[in-house]
Amino acid sequence: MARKRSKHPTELELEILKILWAESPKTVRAVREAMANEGRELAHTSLITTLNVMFEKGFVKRKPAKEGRGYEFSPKLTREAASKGMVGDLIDRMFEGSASAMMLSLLENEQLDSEDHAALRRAIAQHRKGDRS
Amino acid sequence: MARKRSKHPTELELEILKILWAESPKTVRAVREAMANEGRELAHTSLITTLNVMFEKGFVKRKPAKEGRGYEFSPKLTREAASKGMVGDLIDRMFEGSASAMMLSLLENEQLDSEDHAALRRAIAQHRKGDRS
DNA sequence: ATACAACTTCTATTGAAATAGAGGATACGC
DNA sequence: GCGTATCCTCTATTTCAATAGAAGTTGTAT
Repeated sequence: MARKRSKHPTELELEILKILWAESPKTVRAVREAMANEGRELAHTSLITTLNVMFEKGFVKRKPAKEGRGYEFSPKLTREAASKGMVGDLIDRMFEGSASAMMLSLLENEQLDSEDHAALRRAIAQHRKGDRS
Repeated sequence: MARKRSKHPTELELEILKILWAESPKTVRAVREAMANEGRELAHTSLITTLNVMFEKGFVKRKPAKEGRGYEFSPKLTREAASKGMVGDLIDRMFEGSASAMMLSLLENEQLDSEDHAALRRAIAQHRKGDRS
């Protein structure tokens, strides 16, 4: 058995999604230009191939451009859904499904300044209000 | 250009590492049995192939078994380093390098009960003590 | 109507990941 | 000392990811 297609966006797919999340719909050319502006140069055909794969996977939508030929692409997967999926997957794989274990690890390992800490405490307080356990 | 070997353990590699983190050193056979106990059956040769790849990547160490033939494998990558690497990578890819953005997203999206919240608040308080910003 | 530019589809290449078989090496029992 | 069971190395297969060229299609200007 070889490996199956990831349910989550791959590296390149994520870069493309970020472009589309920032602004959409976009034609292939516009996506390509936006990527070039960020130093990521890719042949036109490579981008199309990837966008088509993403279309098959349901990560993007496409519709004929009103202006001229070709397609316009928009994200179908939202940023929230993508991050939820990817983070959730990592929690399952690395932390046996425990989100709080991951958060504790984050606290240990990442550099958070006191502003981050304050924001987190506010967010926790916020969430405790809606907590009925 | 095809894609390069991931710096982080793949799915299968991570499963193997988990076995070794739980107890090591272990012979191939012992690893295989431990995996079978968790419902993950893999041919002996497949496991060896994978362990060798992991050896090349520096994820595991190996030394000749004192008892009989063959090798004994131990993790070289620690659980902490692996999780830090994988989480850090996801933070970079998905949250533009902001650990606090990921934590806020976790708070939004994952089910944390009030015990988790309490543990988190304690951990944050703990960290603020060592914070000099 | 037709050429041209632009856009797409099809096909191909390279390497990684997952998986496993064939065959060579080797320790152990007797 | 020799066969047998065991273990490793090498090789192979399949699918996916990343990348891009060749060739076909189609809209637009003139």
